[in-house]
Amino acid sequence: MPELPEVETMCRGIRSIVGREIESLRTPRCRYRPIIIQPNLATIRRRLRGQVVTDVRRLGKRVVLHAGRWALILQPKMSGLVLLEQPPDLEHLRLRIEFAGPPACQLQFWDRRGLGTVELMAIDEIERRIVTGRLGPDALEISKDDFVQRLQSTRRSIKVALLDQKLLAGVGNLYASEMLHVARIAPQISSHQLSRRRLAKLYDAMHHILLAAIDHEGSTLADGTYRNALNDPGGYQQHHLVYARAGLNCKSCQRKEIQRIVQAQRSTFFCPRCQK
DNA sequence: CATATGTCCTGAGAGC
DNA sequence: TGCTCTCAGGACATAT
Repeated sequence: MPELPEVETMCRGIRSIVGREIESLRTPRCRYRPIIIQPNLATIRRRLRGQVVTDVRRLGKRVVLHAGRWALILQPKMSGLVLLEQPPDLEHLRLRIEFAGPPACQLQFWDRRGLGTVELMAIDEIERRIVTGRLGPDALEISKDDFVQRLQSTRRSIKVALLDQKLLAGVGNLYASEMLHVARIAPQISSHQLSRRRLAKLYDAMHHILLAAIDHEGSTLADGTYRNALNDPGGYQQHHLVYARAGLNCKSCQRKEIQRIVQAQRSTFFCPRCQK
């Protein structure tokens, strides 16, 4: 479930590897099917060994490490973590990168469900291979005008539109429900029907929520999976107003129960009284 | 072209 | 207790 705030927290948490030299890359023994690593481990090793990490940045929901002319792109998808500390267990550890000391230091990609991916490409290929046709403007960088225009360009429901990464990059299932609640917009409304005024309110809610979630280092749900780079849970789940609160009283109006509906095979949570 | 659906994967929890 | 079933959802491939 890592979305923009969780991936941003991962990136900030591993900034200390900038300036470090990559010594080795390993895929530890793992009892499950290997995750997708492109082009292949031997090639990645050959290209990265001895290179110094020059930048760590977020690209939508991906973590991007720069080293020499190369970019190593980690995509956590549902359950991936990027850790400097020991992972929760070794059997789901997918990749370990060791940096030359002193002091010794390692970065680990741990992924319980194994849907995550690791990909190496030249930095100047990122635009063509990842961004073009796949990623819209970042949710924290897009202008209000562009946000309004893009959301009014589709007839899908506003909730489903918010999840489309080529419309807007970074928002996922959890924060989409939260921002619609704060903006008091019903998730089923067709995106193109929303007025500029209401979408402007959604834009403000989006910024407010994403920044607050980053401040709290993301959301760790009941399954406890998400952790920051030091293996500590996030804290923003305590501020959720609707997500995973079906049947509980709405924190905003105190008068209606939060409802759960399914849109595009994803759960959506909302208050039928606050969001019309 | 836009939009909808199926698929990948493992672990947790429900129900019997 | 141990089995089967369902669900969680990011992003891509394929279908409509």
